[in-house]
Amino acid sequence: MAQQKHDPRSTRERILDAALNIFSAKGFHDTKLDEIVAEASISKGSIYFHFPNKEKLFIALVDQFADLIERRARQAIEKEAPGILRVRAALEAVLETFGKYRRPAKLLLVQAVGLGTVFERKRMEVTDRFALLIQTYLDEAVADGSIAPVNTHIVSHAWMGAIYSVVIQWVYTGEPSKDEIMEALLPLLLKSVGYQD
Amino acid sequence: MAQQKHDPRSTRERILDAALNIFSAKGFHDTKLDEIVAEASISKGSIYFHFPNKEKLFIALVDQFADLIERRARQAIEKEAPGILRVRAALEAVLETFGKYRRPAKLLLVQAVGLGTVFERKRMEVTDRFALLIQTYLDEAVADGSIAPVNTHIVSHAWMGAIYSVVIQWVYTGEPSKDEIMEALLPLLLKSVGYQD
DNA sequence: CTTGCAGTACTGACCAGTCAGTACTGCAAG
DNA sequence: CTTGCAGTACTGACTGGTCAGTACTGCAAG
Repeated sequence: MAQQKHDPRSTRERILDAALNIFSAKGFHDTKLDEIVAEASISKGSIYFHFPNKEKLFIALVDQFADLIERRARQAIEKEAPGILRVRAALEAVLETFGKYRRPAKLLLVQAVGLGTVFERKRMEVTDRFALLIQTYLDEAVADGSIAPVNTHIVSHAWMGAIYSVVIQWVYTGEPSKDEIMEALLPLLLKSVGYQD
Repeated sequence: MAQQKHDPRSTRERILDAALNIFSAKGFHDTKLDEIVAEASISKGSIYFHFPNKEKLFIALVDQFADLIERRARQAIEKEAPGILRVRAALEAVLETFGKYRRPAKLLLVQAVGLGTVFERKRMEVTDRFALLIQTYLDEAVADGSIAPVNTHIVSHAWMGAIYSVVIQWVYTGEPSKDEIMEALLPLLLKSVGYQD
């Protein structure tokens, strides 16, 4: 009866896709596994074949997207010479990537927050990962004199927060446009550490 | 049996207090009403006498704290002459208030996020409220020439995000200290719009 | 006695997770 | 080549614990 045994888009990927759609739209608790089952046209058992539980499925998505962002940022950074240019390149890469992937962005920035103790650690881990990335290159820029010394720990978290909330605003409303954001946010952040074009 | 009928701390307040403690620690979904009942030493029926449901109880807390922050900020602002001084005063007031009320801060900044569609609107409402407050006084500062023209809409959201994430970091880890934050964050934000002491 | 408030015991919807079963593939021994 | 057995991928009806919300009672003050 020609059951497609060899669906090229494997079941696992179908689950991840559907889960991403629904989790990012409705949040963790308001998403029923049965909705994912329907959206992915698979069975409930299938989810539990590929993932140990709902929580791990969610975290798999968070990790997947966090990895993507970090990879993009690092690639962009390594193309540039050390110093402030790298900071700028990283910012551009991150905004670009959030721009391209709105739904996972929302998952990471909104839906992964406030989920209680279990997820708290994960969120902190991801947040710190990005903050540290920023901090590394800020320190580099300070060291080579591109910018004046600052508390790079606080600055990196402040920058992340700034990026987060502007992106969230944009993810929800579509406004302001990505170009407007780049035009306004990039100089804002650079100026905040005393760097002018 | 001298049942305290006239507990000066009314039942309603006891409920709000206990709810704040537990909600801020464990988040909305991981908090059971029965825990609040135990913590407040009241009865479940009492909760449903004073609040229509769990959701409204949570939102009452969010509103209560959002109001407090806004009131403090406005008070601080009105003491200062129009212009950049007001922006500075507002920032100080907000940081001060978050500092004084760590638990409600966590409730507002963390636990109120990612709760699904119902709370999403509330969160946006609160966020926009603060962003607009910032924007108003930024516009004022631009108008009177304290700072150069900027996209105040984006700047206000970016600032809020910066404040949020530094405060969240601090709410969780206790680091960096409030003074460090004021020392580093305030100049950072002011510099970001081209203002120097 | 009645109304405003608080207490207790209960209910039932909900949904994450289970499990017995199906479908198909590959492969080794006779 | 075919039978039988083991492994993998998947299915979907079912279950059991949980917890928001309800029904009802108790009682003190006006």
